[in-house]
Amino acid sequence: MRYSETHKAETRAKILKVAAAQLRTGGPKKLSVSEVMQAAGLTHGGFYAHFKSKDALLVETLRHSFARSRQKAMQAVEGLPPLHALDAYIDFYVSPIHRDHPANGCPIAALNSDSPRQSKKFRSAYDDGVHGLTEMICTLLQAADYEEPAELSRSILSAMVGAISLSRSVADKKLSDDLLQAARTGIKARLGLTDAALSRIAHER
Amino acid sequence: MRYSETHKAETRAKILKVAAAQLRTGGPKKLSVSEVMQAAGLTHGGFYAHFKSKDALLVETLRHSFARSRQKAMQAVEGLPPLHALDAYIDFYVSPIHRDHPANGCPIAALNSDSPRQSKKFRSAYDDGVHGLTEMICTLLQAADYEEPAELSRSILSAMVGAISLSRSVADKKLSDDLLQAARTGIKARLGLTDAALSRIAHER
DNA sequence: ACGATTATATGATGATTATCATATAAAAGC
DNA sequence: GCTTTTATATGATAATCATCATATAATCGT
Repeated sequence: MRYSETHKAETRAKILKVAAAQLRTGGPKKLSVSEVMQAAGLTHGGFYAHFKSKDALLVETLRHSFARSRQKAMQAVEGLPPLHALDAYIDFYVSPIHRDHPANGCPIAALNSDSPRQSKKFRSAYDDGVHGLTEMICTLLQAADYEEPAELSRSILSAMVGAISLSRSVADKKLSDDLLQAARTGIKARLGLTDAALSRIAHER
Repeated sequence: MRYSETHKAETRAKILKVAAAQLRTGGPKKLSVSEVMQAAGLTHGGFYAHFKSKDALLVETLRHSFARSRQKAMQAVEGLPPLHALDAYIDFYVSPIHRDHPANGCPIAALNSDSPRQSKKFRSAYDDGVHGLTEMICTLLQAADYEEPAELSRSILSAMVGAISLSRSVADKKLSDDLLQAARTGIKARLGLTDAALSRIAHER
């Protein structure tokens, strides 16, 4: 069949979208080509017209997820003054919403223990994503005049990833809530992001 | 064959030991019954004389790993005064050695993104392990007279887990080193564990 | 030494899965 | 409308894997 010019591209995009959710919820090993295709409304055979292999799909899916994730983060802090942007970003990342929706959350939090078991190309895409995130956080920190923003950004990312990963990994709801909240409080404390500090800044202008 | 009384128990222990390493390096999905048995010097068929199912093995393996991990942690801080114990524990956990040897490291760091995909029993064992660790850290904090030790212990655990998981997950060695070091520095900074503070305590007595 | 016991081995089964060769059919261009 | 192109479907293959029924053989108690 000869479809409209955009048809193949649309199908491909749909496969990627479906795969992006499956990758982050079930991990690379559980993502199955047939299941992805079925969820995209197709049958398994056509898959190889779109991707060279399952691994190629994984890599593209990961890059796609990082890009989307980044977009959403930017939106969350858009237009806010530096300290508030930082505060909003932490609230955005270290939140029950993020914890409860791995399917469209940060790939790092969803896949960190899978990454070491993946292909070189996958891990390279993963590294790019981590770099991107540290740089984004670093920019926020710089704007807010923190010292050693690069090192601090790495430490913050590490703490945020730990917060989501750990709180997702426990089954007990209360324990999860406690872990998440403690982690958020801790991160903010380290940055001196108290309510007092935030409102003081707001009034200074 | 009727072996010595302890023989079956020994074999079982060997299976568990082998499985413990495979679980933490490859994750639950990659651990294969045949591979485990082969690594234990046996053939696949005999497995079910020792464990009811693969999942049963996973659960027992996880508990075993948590117990061993805990032992090692206790050893690392044994006999040290409170603040130094805390400092030593952080150095022990957030270390390149730990990062580079997932096979006998903390199960939380190795399996956090796998946990949500596992059976109820597995997750329950996992939760027990997390509880155990927070309590251990809480005890250390209490001994060193920190305020809100319970909440603080959760925040510290979260940051430590993030540090190891994230630094393991990136392929780039330098990025990994930077992430790990930044995280360790950050955690200590939050606890006021500067060299100055540590030696001051040491001299006070 | 011998028979009973039982830990481990052999081999089979069915399920799942990635991959690919080939078939089908849709629509674009003439 | 008919041919050509090509996106998707069907179906096959081979690999991996958990599970289990049955066979084998080791040694303990006698």
